[in-house]
Amino acid sequence: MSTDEAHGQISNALVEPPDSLNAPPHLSAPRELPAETPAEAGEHDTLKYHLLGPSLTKAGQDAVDQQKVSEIIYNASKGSKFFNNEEVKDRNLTEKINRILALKRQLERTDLTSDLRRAEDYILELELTRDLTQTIVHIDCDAFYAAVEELDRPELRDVPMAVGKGVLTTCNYHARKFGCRSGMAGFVAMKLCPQLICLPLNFDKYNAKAKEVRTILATYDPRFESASIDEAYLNITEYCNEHHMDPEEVVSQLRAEVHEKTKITVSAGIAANAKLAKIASNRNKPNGQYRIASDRSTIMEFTRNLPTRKVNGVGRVFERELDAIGIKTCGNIYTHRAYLSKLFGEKAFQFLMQCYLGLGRTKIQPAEEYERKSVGTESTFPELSGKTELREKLRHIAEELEKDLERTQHKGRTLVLKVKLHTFEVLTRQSSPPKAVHLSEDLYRYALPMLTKLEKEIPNMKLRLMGLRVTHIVSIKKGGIDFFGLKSRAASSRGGTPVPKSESGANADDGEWEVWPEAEFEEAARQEREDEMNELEALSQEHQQLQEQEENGASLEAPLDRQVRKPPSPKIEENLNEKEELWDCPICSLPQPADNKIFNSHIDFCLSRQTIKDVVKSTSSPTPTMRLIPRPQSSSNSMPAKRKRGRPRNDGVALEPQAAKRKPFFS
DNA sequence: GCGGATCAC
DNA sequence: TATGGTGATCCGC
Repeated sequence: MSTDEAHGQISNALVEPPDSLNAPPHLSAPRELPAETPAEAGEHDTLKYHLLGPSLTKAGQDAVDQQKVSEIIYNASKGSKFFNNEEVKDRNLTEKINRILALKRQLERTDLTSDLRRAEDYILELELTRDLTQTIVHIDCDAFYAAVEELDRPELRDVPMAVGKGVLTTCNYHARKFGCRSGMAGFVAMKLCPQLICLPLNFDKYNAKAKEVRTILATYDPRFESASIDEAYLNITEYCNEHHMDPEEVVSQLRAEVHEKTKITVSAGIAANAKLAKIASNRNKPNGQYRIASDRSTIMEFTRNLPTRKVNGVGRVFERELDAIGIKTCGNIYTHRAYLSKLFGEKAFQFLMQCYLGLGRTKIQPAEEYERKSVGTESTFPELSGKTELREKLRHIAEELEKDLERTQHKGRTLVLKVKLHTFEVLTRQSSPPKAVHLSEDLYRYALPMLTKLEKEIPNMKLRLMGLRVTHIVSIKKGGIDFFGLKSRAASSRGGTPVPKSESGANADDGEWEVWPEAEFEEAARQEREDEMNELEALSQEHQQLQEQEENGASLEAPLDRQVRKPPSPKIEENLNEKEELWDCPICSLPQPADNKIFNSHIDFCLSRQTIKDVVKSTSSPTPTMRLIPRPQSSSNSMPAKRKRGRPRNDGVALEPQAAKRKPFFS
């Protein structure tokens, strides 16, 4: 394989037919704007698109004339400080994208063979983790706050209405027809829809209603996961089995029951994992459901034409960056696999590969089981300046934070001060007090130096927001003992220290699997392993063939691929011979090279053999009696030195108004 | 570890 | 007149 060949194939692969399907208008083809130069037109277009806000294109806004809406928002915003800041951010992003494009052109002139090989290996590794045995449901209440308000005031059902002052938190579907959406400034929304009725927020009411909904969800999956006040994930695998019902029947029934008992309509997505279920729940919104069948080809077909923006974790910025290099859909990702890691980083690469393959977590668990990592508070106010005024504000914020820390029973070892200047520019400063803090006096005392330092850096500092947050938190639950009589989790071991092998499988905190095969089946298991190895080979071949069919430039890519692709098992054996120290695999008991990455790959491989079997059979096989449930995020660095990836949780008390955020990658 | 940035809701 | 709050994660340095 010569450099030229690799270069030629990659380049050719990048030439794609114009694909404006579902793409944001300005991102696909340049429009005619007579009064402006093309450069200006392009810039304004990206800015206008950005101004449409973050919630666009996630759900359908099809009936709205986005062009017109965009103009109104643009004109309403033009000249404001907010707008100017957005303009700055937009320019910076454009520059960043230009750097990405330059880097891409440079990479295309180099030999990408080994990068392509790495990507291929990773795809195969991921393929091994595919678990199609679970039925995951994502439940999403339709325009939740607005719907709750309509219950109290039915006359609002027929008029455009929004909840939230200053900024809309949500709005009903009448308002959406005018282009109103959550996150939009109130006065902009009024420009779009002068008759819009705005109601103040009433969290107590929403929380009470959310509780009613959750009570019903719990009867379908007692371990369901609240993702936010109005969203939840359920694993209904067991429910389906026990009631001998189809997933779609179950979800129809669930939705009917929720509607009947709470008068709230919900949309639902049904799929093999949380990521797909989430996307699916947007498909037939409002008051609908959509199922993505749990077989590989259906999933690959689904992601092929799926706009990247539909995926949780791809926002306005990442969408633009991906679009710039020619990726509009998850299917497009494959073409660019060789250099994604170098363009966007390793994490983004792994995330994108999972998007392409339609992979996601299958582990659903109560939100309380996720470990909180910080507690903070912030607030916006009319422009403020002056030493005493700012100190007064800081004092107040510190008092607020103390309350939150008391409520959640935490102290923090690190203190983060956040300010937003009157220009909307955001700055943060952090420091580590000599001890963990939670009292407002201490919070204030240790935050003040950061504030005064900022005042020196920025003469005549004018603020519109101030916030305080503690990280590296420690739990101060009474006696340091929690309900299970275990030592407080927040204080338990963390960081990069590798967990000794003997403990790694018994760590209840990580709950990697639910069933462990008994030793007595060893001989039978050994035989099975051989069979499965063969099946794996078959799958590898099938994957290769499918890729070639799915890719437009398949004929050009094929020769390269055939040389590069190979199943991971030989690689592991190669390395096995080179190393002296060996670790025993806890699953197959065979010695493995004492290398974190290789060892992890091997364990992933072992864990997913059952999954592979299911894939290969690809028929609806009954659940095996001894089923291994693979870890949801099977990345190469996950086994011995697993990085803790906590998720936000709801505190026991009145639910967080806007809780539970999703991490950008690896959801 | 720090500060900026992105993302979800 | 005028664009949110809470929490998480990733990247470059």
